Amino acid sequence: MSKPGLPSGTRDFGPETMLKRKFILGTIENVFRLHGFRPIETPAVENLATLTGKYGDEGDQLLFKILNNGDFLAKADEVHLREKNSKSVLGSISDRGLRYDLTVPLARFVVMNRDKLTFPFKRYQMQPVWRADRPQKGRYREFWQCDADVVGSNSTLNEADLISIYDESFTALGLAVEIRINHRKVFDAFATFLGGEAGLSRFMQLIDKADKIGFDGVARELEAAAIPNAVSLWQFLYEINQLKSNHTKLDALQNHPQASAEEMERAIQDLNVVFSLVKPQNNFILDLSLARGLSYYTGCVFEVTPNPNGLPEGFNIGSIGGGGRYDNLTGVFGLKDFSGVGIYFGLDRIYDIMEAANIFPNTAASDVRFLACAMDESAFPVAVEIVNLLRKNAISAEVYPSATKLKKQLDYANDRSIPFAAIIGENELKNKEITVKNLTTGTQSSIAIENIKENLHLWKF
RNA sequence: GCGGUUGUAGCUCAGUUGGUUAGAGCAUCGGUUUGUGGUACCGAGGGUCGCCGGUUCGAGCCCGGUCAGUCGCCCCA
Repeated sequence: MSKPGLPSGTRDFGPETMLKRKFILGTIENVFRLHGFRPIETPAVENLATLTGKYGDEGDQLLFKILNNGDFLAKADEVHLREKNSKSVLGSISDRGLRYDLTVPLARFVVMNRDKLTFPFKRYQMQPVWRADRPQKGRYREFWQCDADVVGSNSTLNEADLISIYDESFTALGLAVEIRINHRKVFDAFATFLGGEAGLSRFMQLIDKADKIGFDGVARELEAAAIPNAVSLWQFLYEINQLKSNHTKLDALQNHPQASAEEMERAIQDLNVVFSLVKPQNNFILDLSLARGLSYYTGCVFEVTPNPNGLPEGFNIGSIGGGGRYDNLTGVFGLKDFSGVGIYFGLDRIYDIMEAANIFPNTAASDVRFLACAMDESAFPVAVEIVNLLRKNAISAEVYPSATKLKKQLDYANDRSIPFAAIIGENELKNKEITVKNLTTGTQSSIAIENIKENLHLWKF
């Protein structure tokens, strides 16, 4: 017999952890619903053809592929197999893979169900995704994303609404964050100035690292990459980034002589709409160094990072959410002119941060409030009756299932963090009462069974 | 894909320049005469020292390989 283990990058979640994860999920879901988003779920397994080519070369590498069933080697492409070329033989031995995010499945879903959907289609989806990345702190091979997207509406009102969802969710969670926004067309406006598409995309890739390596680090890498005008543009954007207000930044942005007027105007117009419609409680910052890795964004892009105040020194696991607008969401599946805009929450990182900052409310990990301890089996009927009364009043309660030593029953209550224990034995039955012990303070008192109804408030949260 | 680092009991870790039968704390289970936990005391069980090979009279310790975890780089939630 071999010792059991888990594949690297995957985890079991015990009850205490799950209750906290459910607290996060429930909080976010509640906000999604308040904003009119409706749930969907899609399969963990997608056709490989649906997934490949959507995340770039690097993304394809990170896809978990599933071997075909049956005698897959017999059906494999013999030439590629003999060459031992994994990449080229893949097509003949694997038809399916695990989903990499929730956006591509959404695009597939919309294309396949376009006849049944009402547009704009507002959906949310909270499910695990898988990436064959090298695990490290804050990075897992199986993790959950919580997505909200609007498909089939060009209105910038949606961007504002999604920012509000971020703000309300993190406020409800008690986690202070910075919500940063930028617009893809700010960069597009400089495409020519940077010597075309190749220069532009390398430029975006490099300045996105600004929060990690700073102004000088980016400047050095831009110089090494030999992109025309890159350093001077970076300097321009960086200086605007230091300005205090978002509106001032927008004004300053219009002053660059080399920007394409049309695209810059569009970007500024969108951002102005968002800034005028939504006034978040969390920091909301126009960050011109924000580019985001995924290349399919075409309009606003968002990123959420935890406010470092309150976090342990040196605790840094990157962003906990992001998103943006993609004008051609469904194009790859043959449905043109469907614009989408969406955000996602990274559940696992939000959990890690809330745990590190110790900001889960006490109620998040609590479940049972009340344990009825029978000293003798003859006390079971009364114990069950009391517990049922509590449950009818929305207080979770249970009966310890055997009339063993009180020590053992209280040990159980203590281990489970159950705050109240009722002791029901010979004396209590005789006097038609129960003894209720507060396990936090250690005090206890007798309550007549007929008066329990009046005392329910004592045991609620 | 690249680099660093760590593998000893269920968990966290000790283990001397290589030397008899590998230890501790926590956890688990049992008991301390029958109704009071978190916070007393006594006791018990539990290890092929990740795996394979080498050096040596002798390896948990030294060397090589391998597997696994973990941290960082690329990239990302």
